[in-house]
Amino acid sequence: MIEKISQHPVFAALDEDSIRSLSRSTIQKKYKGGEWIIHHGRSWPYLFFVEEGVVQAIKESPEGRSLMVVELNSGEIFWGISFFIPNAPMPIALVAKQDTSLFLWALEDLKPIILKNGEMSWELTRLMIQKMQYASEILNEFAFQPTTGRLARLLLEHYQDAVDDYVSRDMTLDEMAARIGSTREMVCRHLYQFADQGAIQINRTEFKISDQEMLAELAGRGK
Amino acid sequence: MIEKISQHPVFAALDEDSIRSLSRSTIQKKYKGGEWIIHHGRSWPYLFFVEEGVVQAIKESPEGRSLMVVELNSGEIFWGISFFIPNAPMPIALVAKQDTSLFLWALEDLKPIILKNGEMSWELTRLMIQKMQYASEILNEFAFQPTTGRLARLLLEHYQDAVDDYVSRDMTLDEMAARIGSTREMVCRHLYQFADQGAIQINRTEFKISDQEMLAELAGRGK
DNA sequence: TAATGTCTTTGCTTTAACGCAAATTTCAAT
DNA sequence: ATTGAAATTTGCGTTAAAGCAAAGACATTA
Repeated sequence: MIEKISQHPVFAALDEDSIRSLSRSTIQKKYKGGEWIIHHGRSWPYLFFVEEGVVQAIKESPEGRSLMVVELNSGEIFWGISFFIPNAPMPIALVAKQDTSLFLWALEDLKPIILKNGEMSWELTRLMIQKMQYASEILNEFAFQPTTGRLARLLLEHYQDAVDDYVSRDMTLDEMAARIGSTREMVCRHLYQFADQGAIQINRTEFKISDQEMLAELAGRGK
Repeated sequence: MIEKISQHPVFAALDEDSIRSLSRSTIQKKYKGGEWIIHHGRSWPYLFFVEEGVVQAIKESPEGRSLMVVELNSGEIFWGISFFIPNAPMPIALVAKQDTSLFLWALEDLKPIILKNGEMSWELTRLMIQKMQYASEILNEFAFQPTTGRLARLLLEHYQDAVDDYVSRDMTLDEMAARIGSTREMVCRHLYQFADQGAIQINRTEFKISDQEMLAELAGRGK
């Protein structure tokens, strides 16, 4: 376990002593694919490391729409807000996308270690900044880019292997919609619109980026 | 100066030594109202404390639209991304809304102090979390709430004194539009629509919330 | 008091996005 | 091979938002 987590910059610079007490206080939890790790609105004072699997962070609207904000892969670190702010409710929900195993630490166990290790603390702050930058990008897209732009960007990001090569469509329309904050119908229409323009080729099950540049163009200015 | 900054939780728990070196490395800068502190896209490795005035953080689209994301009042702390991540470009711009005075610290001066003071580091992390929560709220609104909802919320927040009492309209339509990510025309229309529904009363120069509950309702589900 | 510029307001037009429902296809389980 | 559930695709109607342009209301300066 130590070998795994010490790969991460946040844990990299810990002294012997801290590592021991860290190990002692580690809680391992396993989740099945699709299982909720924590619902939104709850208090959840843990920091965690994804040992195996994928965790999705999801925002939910009262009316049942949902938006996938972050995907955490194995080796990544995340936290519940109330780890840092007592009793603060989660603004997002966490779901295991596949079978997933986490290492969890409770506030009271980890805080002394953080306070003692300046380097760890600094890296933790940097991690936040990175997540924040990411959040900032998402906001940018929502504020300034039409749905088409967000979709184009998603395709570029997620289907890098599909440049000039057919790959099977491994996201459902609903999943794509959840990532760009839209509906499956809209996604479908935009896809075929992209195809009409010649940026991509698509059928019911397969997909290929035929003109990466054009798609990037569509992503850039949503037009 | 020490008296001022030590009010802030981030600086509250510093030891004598650190305070001295902090003082030595403080850079004070003054800005006129409307002056740009830093443009977006630049690297700016400072952390700062608003001594006096107001700083606005603004996102800008290539096409010239802009969105006001945060307003920092005197006593608050903020930073350039490259303070934490070398050479990272600012995703937002900073502007002085009024005449403003800042205390700045450069990375190389402040980092040793942060590393040494676990408590400070922790509080800094908490500060990030708070800003992140705020960003998260904004994103929520953009993803799930129509313009009407965002506007209603803005009114409730900004015109708390206007409940059942006329106050003068101190934001232009453009300013409101920049806060909710819309246009002046839209804002104007929604305002008069709110007035028709009886939630507010409005004329060219004055404004009053006549039915706070209804406005909250409009903010809540944007309908 | 004229003139100029900044805001606000409103009418009209156009576009983007959404929702519902039906038709079609795929995939997995029996 | 059949069946049923889930996912995709398309048509069509509705609403929200944006853009353009013109008119009115103030405030400031000249």
